[in-house]
Amino acid sequence: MTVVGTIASEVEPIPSRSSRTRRAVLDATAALMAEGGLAATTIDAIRDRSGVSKTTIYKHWPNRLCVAVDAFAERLASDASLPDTGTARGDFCEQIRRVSAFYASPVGSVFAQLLASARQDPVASELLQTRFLDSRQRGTEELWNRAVARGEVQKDIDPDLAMDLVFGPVMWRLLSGRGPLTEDDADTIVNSVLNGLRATTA
Amino acid sequence: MTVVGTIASEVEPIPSRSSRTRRAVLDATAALMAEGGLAATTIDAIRDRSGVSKTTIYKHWPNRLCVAVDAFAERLASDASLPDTGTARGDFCEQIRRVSAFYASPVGSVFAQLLASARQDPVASELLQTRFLDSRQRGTEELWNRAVARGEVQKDIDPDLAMDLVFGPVMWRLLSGRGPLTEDDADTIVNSVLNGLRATTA
DNA sequence: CAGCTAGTGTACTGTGCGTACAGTTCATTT
DNA sequence: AAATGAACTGTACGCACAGTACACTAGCTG
Repeated sequence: MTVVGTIASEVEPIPSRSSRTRRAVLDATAALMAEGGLAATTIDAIRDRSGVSKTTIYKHWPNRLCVAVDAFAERLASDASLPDTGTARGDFCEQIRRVSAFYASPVGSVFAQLLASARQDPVASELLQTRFLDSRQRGTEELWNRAVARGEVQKDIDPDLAMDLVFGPVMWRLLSGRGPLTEDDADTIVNSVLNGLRATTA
Repeated sequence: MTVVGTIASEVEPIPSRSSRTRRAVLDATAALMAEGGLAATTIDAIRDRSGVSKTTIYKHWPNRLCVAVDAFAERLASDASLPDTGTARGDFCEQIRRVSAFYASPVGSVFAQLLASARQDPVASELLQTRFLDSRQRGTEELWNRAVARGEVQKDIDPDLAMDLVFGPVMWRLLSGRGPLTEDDADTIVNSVLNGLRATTA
């Protein structure tokens, strides 16, 4: 038992030297992003905040953006729990509100910056896709699959496309800088999309 | 008649000194953005390409991003013509294809970069909104209003929201880096949204 | 304790934004 | 044609940040 021993450290495996610095960097990066956005999250700021030297940071990540994406995926985007209200309408209404609230928050605005910056960096882009977007996509598809299983919606619709129909309007609205949806708007979106994709067609 | 006299210059008003430099800068900026994206569009590159000195550029625009947004709105986003097929379905299908093609092109990818960068700059953000997004919004609302006039869709839906429903899925898909829609996807979107917002409800 | 791996600190290059300042060109007015 | 002011030029900055080089040190492991 070393000086840094805590209750947690006696239960979990002793963190290696590498993983401790890795954690310090991700913590600092997440904090900086939450406070001042991506622009404030410079490598020098991360160094000052984490106490980890620049050289070491660049031994763990190829560039600044990858540090940022990594920190975002691990620290700021943790809440992936799904609603389960019993109906597709209820699930989507709830989820759309969560999504809207998340992306309208300061942290969500960081996401927009990451998304755009990643366009210029294939490595960061890949990282954002696999570490964040994919899992979110899978989560919401779960909602869709439940609705299909209940017979609430057409089964022959591509789930990817269905999710774009539901969440696309929210995301586009947020990304284009027109603020979050009202609750009424959220309801209208879900109602009209489900109405359009309803299992019983005329 | 001066040395610079051309056929055009004898008909149109003689461009002032300021407007000539302004044009040179916007032309150069648009070309640079089209070729290498926003990252390649540095002030020094604009100076070299346009022949206008840095000092002068900063007398016309407050910062680099504003030059870029201005050039985008004036030079790269000119095509604002609307389809007119006679039906809402036809209009939206056609428009959604145009939008998808535009934003999937290199020039459209510049838009994504501008949109994200503008988040950090209120002046550029305002400029992008008023010079580009607003007019596009008004254009597509025209399509919606026609559909309302024809009795094809519910008249009590907020046109803003309706347009988010139609174009949100496309924009979100493009901005999140999952490539353009297939024609089938475009049709499915339009069909299901119109189906959901149809005038005759059950 | 020998040796390796991981981390440190400083100093450096390169790039790009935005500004200062002194001088020049152009258009207009008298 | 000379004067005047607005618009433009060129050079040289200061500053911030990305990313690298290099020589050095701490800490784990056998």
